[in-house]
Amino acid sequence: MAKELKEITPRSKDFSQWYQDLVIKADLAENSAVRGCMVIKPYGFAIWEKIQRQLDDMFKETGHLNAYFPLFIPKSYLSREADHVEGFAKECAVVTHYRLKNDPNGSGVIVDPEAKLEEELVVRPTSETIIWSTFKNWIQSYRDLPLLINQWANVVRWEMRTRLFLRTTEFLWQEGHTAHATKEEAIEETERMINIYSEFAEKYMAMPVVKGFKSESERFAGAIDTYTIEALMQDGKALQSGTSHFLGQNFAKAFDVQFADQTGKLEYVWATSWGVSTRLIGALIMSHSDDNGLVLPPKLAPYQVVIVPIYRNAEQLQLVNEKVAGIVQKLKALGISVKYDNADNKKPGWKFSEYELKGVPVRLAIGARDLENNTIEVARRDTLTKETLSCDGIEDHIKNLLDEIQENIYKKALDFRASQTREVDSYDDFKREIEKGGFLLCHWDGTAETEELIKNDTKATIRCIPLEGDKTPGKCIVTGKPSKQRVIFARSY
RNA sequence: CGGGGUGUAGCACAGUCCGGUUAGUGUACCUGGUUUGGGACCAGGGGGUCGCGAGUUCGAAUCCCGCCACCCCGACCA
Repeated sequence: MAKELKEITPRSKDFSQWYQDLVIKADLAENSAVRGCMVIKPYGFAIWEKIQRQLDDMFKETGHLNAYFPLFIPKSYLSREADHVEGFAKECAVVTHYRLKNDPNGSGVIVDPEAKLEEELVVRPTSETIIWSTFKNWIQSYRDLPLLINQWANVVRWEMRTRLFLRTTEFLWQEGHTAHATKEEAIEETERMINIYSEFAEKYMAMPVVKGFKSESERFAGAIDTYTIEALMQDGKALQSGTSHFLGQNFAKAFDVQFADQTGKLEYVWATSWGVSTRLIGALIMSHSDDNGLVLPPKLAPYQVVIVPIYRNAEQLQLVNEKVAGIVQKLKALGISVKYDNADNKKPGWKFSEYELKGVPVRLAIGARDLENNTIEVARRDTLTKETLSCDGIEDHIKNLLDEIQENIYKKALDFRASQTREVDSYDDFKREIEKGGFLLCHWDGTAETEELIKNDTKATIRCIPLEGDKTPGKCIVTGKPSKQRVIFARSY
């Protein structure tokens, strides 16, 4: 069962146990009674809200509007786009009835066989089909384009195997769906959104990612091209953290969405879709955390600073309260979120451990000794170091410290990735190196057959064909056929 | 869906092989007191259809049969 966090290290074989343990102990989420679903607890949800708010701002800055579409999709919609149905058919929850009744043979309720739906409803695994059937009514002319819509929603995918945050039956996400007059404009949009994801991952989550194309076999069902951001977790496995799809005219044709151009000629629109999910919370946890618990980047921490008072009696607490009130006010004036935990029912030592486990970036402790000297103890989560500083100008120091922590954990993750990324030029080396985890940069002949062979031999897949970096051609490590550039192989979640 | 494992107090577990007092331990919870600069201590207290169903037996957490749920490892995937 769940071992103590300290017994397992993040990079050990028991990573999966460590991860699950951390999620539960840090009060982020727990397994629900419903198969493969999770309950996101308030602290975990607060992180999600920070993610949502930031992404939403970035979407709005680029002209996207939020809307909402139905949870249920008529079964026939899914079959309109051939690749799409093939990709999702195996994991759909289906509603077949709309009423229950008392079991005539005993206690409890049964599904009323009389209440069978004429057409079954699928609980959305993604919303392309219902949205495109709606877009058909919204688009007539080039003046209606581009149509830039985003929705924050839940989706359901009946996966065989689930894991908290990384792959749950139901998950929360945002899905953007856009329609454009030209192919060029749609591709530009697809790239704009993968760039936003990448910027968000690196600047806010402090998680370095590689931008690239998915190979044909890893591509989204129904897409012409899938762009992805790939991150490396501390156990050496890759995690697909966000995708942006260029859908061509596939959905426009399947749902008959045409517009009249400037000359009055009817054309099919060009589409994109893109999404990130609560999986990002899993990515955050697995990128930075250590054996003492979560390590949250200041930009996404529900509170950036926690203050713990140390006192022996009510009078002392009163004095500390007064001192802290001034500090809290100054910190808030600088836009720093602070929690002052002067709850009398927990000891300071308990609070220290608790906030460490929860990943609060900066902890301040203040007691009678500090009041005399006008000092305060400042502890940082990323390095687990602490120092005693003067209260004068402490707010500026903390503001800088938060920036420093944000930068430091990004750099740590970047260094780790660099140490786990290497070029491999023979298949024998590949088989040996893949066991150690990390990203392997290899030449590949571009065929699905070779990719499949490697996957069957080693469980490694092509995470992406990087957009940036070295583009030197070479020879495929398996077949020796020509390769345009190195691609990233890794084992993944 | 295949292989393995586990279901006993809010949580983590012992007890099951070899049936027999009132089902136990840690932790959490409640009361009182002493504590409070890294998960405090003492004393007292509450909390259980032993996963569900059927059977064997004078007697079942324990044995037999059936079912269910969850976890881990695969196949599948954001």
